[in-house]
Amino acid sequence: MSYNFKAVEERWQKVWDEKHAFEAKEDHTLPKFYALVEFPYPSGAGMHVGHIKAYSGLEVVSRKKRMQGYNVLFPIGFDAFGLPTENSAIKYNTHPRVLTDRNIEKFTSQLKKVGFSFDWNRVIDTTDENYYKWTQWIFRKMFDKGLVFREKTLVNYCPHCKVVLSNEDSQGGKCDICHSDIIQKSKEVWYLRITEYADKLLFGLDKVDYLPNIKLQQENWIGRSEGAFANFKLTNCDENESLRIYTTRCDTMFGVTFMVIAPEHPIIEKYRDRITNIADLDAYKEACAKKTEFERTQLVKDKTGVRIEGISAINPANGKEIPIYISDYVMMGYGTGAIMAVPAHDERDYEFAKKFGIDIIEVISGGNIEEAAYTGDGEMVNSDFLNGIKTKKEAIAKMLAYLTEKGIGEKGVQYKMKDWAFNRQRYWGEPIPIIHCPHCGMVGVPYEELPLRLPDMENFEPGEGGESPLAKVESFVNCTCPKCGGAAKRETDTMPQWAGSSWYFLRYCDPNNTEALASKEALDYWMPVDWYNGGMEHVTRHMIYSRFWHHFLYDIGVVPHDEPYAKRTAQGLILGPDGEKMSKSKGNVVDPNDVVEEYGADVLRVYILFMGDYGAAAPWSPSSIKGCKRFLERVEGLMYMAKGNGATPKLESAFHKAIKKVTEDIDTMKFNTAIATLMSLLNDIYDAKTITIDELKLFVKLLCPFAPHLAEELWSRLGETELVSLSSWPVYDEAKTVDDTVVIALQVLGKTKDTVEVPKDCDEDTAFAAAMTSEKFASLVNGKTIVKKIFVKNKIFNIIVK
RNA sequence: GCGGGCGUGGCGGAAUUGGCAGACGCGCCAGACUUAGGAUCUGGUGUCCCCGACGUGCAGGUUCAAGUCCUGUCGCCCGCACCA
Repeated sequence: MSYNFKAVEERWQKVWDEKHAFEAKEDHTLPKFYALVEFPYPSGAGMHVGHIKAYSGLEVVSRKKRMQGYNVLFPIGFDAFGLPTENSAIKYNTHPRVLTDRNIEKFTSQLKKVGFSFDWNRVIDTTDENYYKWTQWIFRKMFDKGLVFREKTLVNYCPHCKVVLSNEDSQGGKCDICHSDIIQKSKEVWYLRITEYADKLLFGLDKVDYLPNIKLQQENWIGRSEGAFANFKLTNCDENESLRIYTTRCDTMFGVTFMVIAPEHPIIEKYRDRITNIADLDAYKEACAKKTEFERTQLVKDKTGVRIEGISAINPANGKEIPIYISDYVMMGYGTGAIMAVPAHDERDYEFAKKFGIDIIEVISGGNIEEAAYTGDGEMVNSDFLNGIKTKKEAIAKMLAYLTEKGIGEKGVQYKMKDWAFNRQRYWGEPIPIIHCPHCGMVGVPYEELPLRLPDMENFEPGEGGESPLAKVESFVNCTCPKCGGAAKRETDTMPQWAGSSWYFLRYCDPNNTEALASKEALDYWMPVDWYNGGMEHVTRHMIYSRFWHHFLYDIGVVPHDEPYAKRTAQGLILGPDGEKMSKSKGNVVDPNDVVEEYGADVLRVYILFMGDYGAAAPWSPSSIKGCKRFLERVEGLMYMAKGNGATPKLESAFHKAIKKVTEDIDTMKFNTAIATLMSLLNDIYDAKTITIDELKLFVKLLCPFAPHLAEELWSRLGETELVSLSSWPVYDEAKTVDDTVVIALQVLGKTKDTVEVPKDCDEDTAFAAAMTSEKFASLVNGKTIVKKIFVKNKIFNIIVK
């Protein structure tokens, strides 16, 4: 083997660096292509093979687009604020700045060793004050527009990390960072009013090209539902007091036989003295508060609750008095925290009514309410003016009109999505640029004072009460109010991890701008992102958040489009050799650096893309990677075979077919079959035992996006002085991708018996004549009655005989 | 429970969207070259009762023709989870 991949790869990486080969051009007249990958969190552990897969997809697309003449922006950066770094800072008593710089350096060197064609001139770091200045600037703009508020609520709190977590960061009752159980804690926290953008985020999905499952996940996350609000009058309460509910099924209102409110519903406190069993309610409430998220989800089947004695409600549809219960199957956080219960037509209400012996009144016929709730469609019964209506849609419309006319309800929309809890009580994050003034209230830090820098400190331990370490820095906390000039205190919370990544793709367009987050010209030219690829785990959080920020920036005229990402795809996981998800505890982690050391970056890249469907999970195979190594070595071997110019007749059509297939497969992310095509073409060349220098150059170009180091090496050995990475992508001649003859299958009664070569596009008679030259086929047909002949051009000839 | 996806050789995976199932690679078998082979090259490799038949989780159906479409069923994976 004369191919020293280590020396070759180092050499070309150096040349790319020196020539600034992959930097995006400032010429805005060129057609542009903006490819975005999710920038990494620079952890101390270094890169994972998952990172390589995540970047390799658009790396190949970008390299091909560049060769096709596009001005490509393929940037990289570091999302470097966050808890793991801060926790190591505490553990090793080293400043997070030092650790972050060290980790970024490590990641940079690893990324360069893989040969990614990133634009190294536009690297961003979210912890750089020139970057987070603009994160703070966007926050301030949101504050000005009333999208920022503070509220005391029960929050998800991680006792281990000592931080408040958003709903998104505490799914399943576990902390997203340390996986310990989260608890509910009452605290005043910052919120961003993302719910105000719920409809824009939902309807914006209509105009973007995301994979269907990505769109669906976002739709479910936003969780829009259309229904009605209605007010139920209360007895033994103040005049006009009513309980407001939200329902999607106002058509069933005549079937309401009780109401249920969340245990925390404020009406209980308001009428404490009129409720005769307040002690029972308090006891139930306390029991609910003690339940962990886990217990609540496990006890789904078993409904519990307590009837409120002393006050009751009036069903506005029929004037009947109905009981009110408290139960934890109704959540304070959705709708109004109160529901009208229709046991005949709702499974949960049915279960509750059965347990508490409450009346069940059928209002939609078609089911058997003796046995179960009926949730299907049917004719309305027992419903006064709705009787006889046969569709849900019509009944809802009529009831809505009634509620509106009587002034007891109206149409309404609800979302599952909650406002975004936007804070952390930790050091290593963007300081929230707000000042608390005893006279003026909350005042934004003046724009000209941004960035509001993180103060230097030595001890980053969070306070026991969950307050930020910044609270200990008096010089940071004490300040003057920008409005009245009086003594004031600075906010000490920092922003959550998601802040910096909510707009980073804008900064890449113009990373050094000191006057704006990016210039208008740069944004006009580069945005929107043409293709964004990343992990499925980010499609509901990072993507929803960043789309929200981008819609906001559009509304205030900072960016030229509402949707930031024109297209979004996702790569699948790389599993360990055992087929399990890679994890340190299972000991099945593959370190990309080891692979680069043993096989080189080209082999690593080719193997990762060859493993299988890019969007699907696939296990790492230590032996399969050898096939990719052999492939590249055999490609190198072509150097000793190539001679002459022009096209080899035997190979010409194979080359044109391969150019077509590889070009198309890259655009549709079918990298595995693109590589398989190159392998097949290579086999054809070895079978032919000949290849011209022109053809080898063509092969090298096709290989370049996948194995760029080897491609550059061969290109230069073939006498070229420019980079193949910056050469032109081959084009194929459609006419040369088709052969003059085709092999068709000969079938009798639908079973393939033989094949025969016929002229391309020949007619049925010609094909039949050719078919009869097959002895096997002819013997099965002769002497039989031909019932039917089925001929599909260039595909099959099928004959039905008796 | 609801939503989405997937079941194809010993393994990873292909299949122009209804038209020769198993491309490409791994592994395996045989041979060559070798002092040696976890290197390289050549040939073979779905299964079986091997001139034939059977084969894409299972059972049916539509069709000249089904991995692909329809009905039912089993298994696995991923989201959301009492959303009113």
